[in-house]
Amino acid sequence: MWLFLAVLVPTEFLFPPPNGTGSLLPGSSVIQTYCRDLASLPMQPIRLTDPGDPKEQDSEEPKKRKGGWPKGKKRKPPRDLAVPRAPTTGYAIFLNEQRSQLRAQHPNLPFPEITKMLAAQWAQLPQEKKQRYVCEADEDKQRYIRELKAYQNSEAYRAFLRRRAAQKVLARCEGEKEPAVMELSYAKCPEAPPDKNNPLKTTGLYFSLKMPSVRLSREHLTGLSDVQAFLGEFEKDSAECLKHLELLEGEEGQNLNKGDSEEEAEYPDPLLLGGLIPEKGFASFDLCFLQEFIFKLLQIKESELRELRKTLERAQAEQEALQRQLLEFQNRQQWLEVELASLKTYGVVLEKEFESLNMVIMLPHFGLRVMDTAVPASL
DNA sequence: CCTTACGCACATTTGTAGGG
DNA sequence: CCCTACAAATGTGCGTAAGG
Repeated sequence: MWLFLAVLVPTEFLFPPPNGTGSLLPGSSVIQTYCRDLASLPMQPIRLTDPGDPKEQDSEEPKKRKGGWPKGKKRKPPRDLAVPRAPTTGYAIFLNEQRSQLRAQHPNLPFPEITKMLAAQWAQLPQEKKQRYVCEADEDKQRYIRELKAYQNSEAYRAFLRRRAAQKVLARCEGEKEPAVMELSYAKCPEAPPDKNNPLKTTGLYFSLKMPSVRLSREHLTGLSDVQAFLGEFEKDSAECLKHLELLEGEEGQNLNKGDSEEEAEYPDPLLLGGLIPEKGFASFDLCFLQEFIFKLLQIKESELRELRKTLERAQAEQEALQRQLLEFQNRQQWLEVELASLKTYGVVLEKEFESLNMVIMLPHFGLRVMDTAVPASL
């Protein structure tokens, strides 16, 4: 290519004159001039670096440690009124003490100005005078520690921790924007060297598992381990089939005189038995078959999931029916209890009437008569 | 909300150790 | 080697007081 260009394209075009030094001598003298110019340049160490590498860009300055809170991110304030008041600092005690005096001296001074003046005074205050306020702040700090310990042992604090944990879980669920399903895919990697020991690398194909960014649930992990276990078993089976094929090919040359039908009957192809018909020279680890297996495995998992959902729906319906039945029985029980109570009351009344009737029957035996106390109508 | 200095709590990053 | 757990470091938010 370069030879072709050198023949067709003028030399001046390929090697332009340096710094406008006029026309160039034809042929090899131009190259010699360039070589001299290059040789006259001061030698400088050449660093083979990647300009896109952030490590190279920041290598000179001392790397500032990243971390901390991202700018603009707001925290949710705790709304618990049972939380003890935060300790007052020595500076705050100093402010309270001096503010009233300063306001008396400068009644027209705005509040922020007084604060600024007191801040300046605090900055210039000697350490021994600051010590008094620091001691008072320490006492308040001890008060805060006591109240905080009491609060942390209270049910209110435990409730707060539970609420916060629930809020975290909720925020994590709401922040999940990526699909919650596991995507299994493969892509061709043209630069991957062939590896006979690893069938996955043989044809330059690699597999990728695209997982959601949230922490993997147990179900996700189980599904992933299933796929990994399947891949391991498939690799093992493929290696065994490959060995068997090689054995068959080796014996094929020795048994040329034997009939093909006899040989097939003696060594049935395991791939044919498994429903896979490999092409000549393309063993069982053909990734099309692997892909098909994986997709079938995913289909099986999806059908299992559908069945589980149906079972869950049936169980929920049964639970609802049982709850309705339970409610009905409870209502029936209450009604029966009310009826029983009224019957008991009626029984007591009947018993009293029976006793009074017995008394009436017994009166003649004692020579007594029942007097009609009703007032005659004629009166 | 303004203003101040200070201290604490907390989220995030980074480094490290240990297990599989 | 990768992942997890933990500690340390770092930066940020917020409370504390006061009155208008």
